[in-house]
Amino acid sequence: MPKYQDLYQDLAKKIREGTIKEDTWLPSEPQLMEQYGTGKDTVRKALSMLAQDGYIQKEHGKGSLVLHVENQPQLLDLAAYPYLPEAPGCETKVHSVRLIQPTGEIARSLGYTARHKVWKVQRTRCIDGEPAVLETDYIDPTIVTDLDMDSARIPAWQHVQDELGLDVGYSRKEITLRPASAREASGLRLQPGQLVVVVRSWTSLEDARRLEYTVAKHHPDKFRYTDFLRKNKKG
Amino acid sequence: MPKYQDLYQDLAKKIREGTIKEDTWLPSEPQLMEQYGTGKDTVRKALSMLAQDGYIQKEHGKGSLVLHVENQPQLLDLAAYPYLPEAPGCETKVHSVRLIQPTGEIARSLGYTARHKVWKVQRTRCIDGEPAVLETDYIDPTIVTDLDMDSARIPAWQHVQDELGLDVGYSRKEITLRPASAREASGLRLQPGQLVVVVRSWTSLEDARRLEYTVAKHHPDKFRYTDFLRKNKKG
DNA sequence: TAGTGGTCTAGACCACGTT
DNA sequence: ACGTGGTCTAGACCACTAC
Repeated sequence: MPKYQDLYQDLAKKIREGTIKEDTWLPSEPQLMEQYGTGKDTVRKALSMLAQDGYIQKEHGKGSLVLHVENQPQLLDLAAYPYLPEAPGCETKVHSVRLIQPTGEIARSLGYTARHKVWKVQRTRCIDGEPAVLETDYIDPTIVTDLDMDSARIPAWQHVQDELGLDVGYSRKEITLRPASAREASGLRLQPGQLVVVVRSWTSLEDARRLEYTVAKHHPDKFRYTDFLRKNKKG
Repeated sequence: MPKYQDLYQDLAKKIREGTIKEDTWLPSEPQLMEQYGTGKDTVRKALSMLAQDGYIQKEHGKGSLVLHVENQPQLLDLAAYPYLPEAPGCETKVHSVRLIQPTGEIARSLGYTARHKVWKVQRTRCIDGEPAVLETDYIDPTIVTDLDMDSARIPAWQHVQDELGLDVGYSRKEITLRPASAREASGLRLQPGQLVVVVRSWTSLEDARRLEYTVAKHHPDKFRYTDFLRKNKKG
């Protein structure tokens, strides 16, 4: 592991656990250089990452201020998944895992030109026994060759990371709303015509190969999404 | 402007405009160093920012691949504002601008302990004449001292940037749903009890002073939110 | 082997905030 | 004047991808 990651991990952990308290100043860059026996750029890279993730605010001429991180989106680390509370009462049911011939929209979403088949996975995620999310997942079978009802319980990007040792690169996400179909209404125990939150996400590997396209229909009462944005001066 | 920002601007513009086409490789880092007459770290910083914003994917041993940027969230640059299409038909009405005594929630959201008053601004944003968003904005009057119906048409963070020369640092955002109140239903032309999308955002300046707290109620049919996330290896 | 990006260092210089 | 973070460079060395 690179040194800057060590430093990031160490500081992030201390901030999350409260060993380093919010509204205090981190040690200065020269101090951190000495404490961790490293060069300036290494320290600065770690601090940039902490700032990017909302742990600190760097202030020119003053130092690095520790921010309030409670309820901050930890899911940034997951990077690729629709928000879902990791509550103890959370449960996942896989309904089907099949290889299908993709429609135009799905093929486009996975960047297909050839007529490959794709994995189609359907799941329900429940919170405290109540259905909260209906997910349909389309996965490139040239990347994930084997898939069964059990291994499909975890998201494909996690599978790819843990089992295949590949790394997820980036993910684009879109949130919209529309009325529930009869099927969705019954699956989520809603009145027909009630709104569901549709979260589409496109996830790619580090080498830019498209891995999966997910459409998740969330129960409106159980949906919550948080985001941390940093303004970069770009002119 | 720093050199790396120049480089970022230049490349981002060329990618957006198609001068540099998607699915091609950027010039290599040494080539960019020579083209722009700069050092390696400067080039690398610009490329990191492009990667962070979804313009490119860096691939070890190969180069920097240009990604598909159409429909990518340009709003990352705005950083602090609920999504709203910048369509030509977009219009903003300011209903009221007042100094009020904040309630507990509002005071907490702005980080207040003292009993200052705060600005309260109410707006409606319309698309093609149809009301799309009802906004309530709470602004720290020690930062924005003067505010009238006209200057309140633009978001406070923009005001602060353009008029006061201060810079926005970061912003936290939360998206949830709840049934519309009678007032909201009539303002957005919804049936009472229909769902509205509630986007809360907390925006701070570069020196970590809290600037504004916004609660925006979006019409569900007109709501769309996109996000680009990058997986950082952090252990 | 050659070219690419990734990590790390040492040091110069600048800009900001405080004393 | 001093300490802080911000920019930039030059160069060493490593790791990955190609041929």
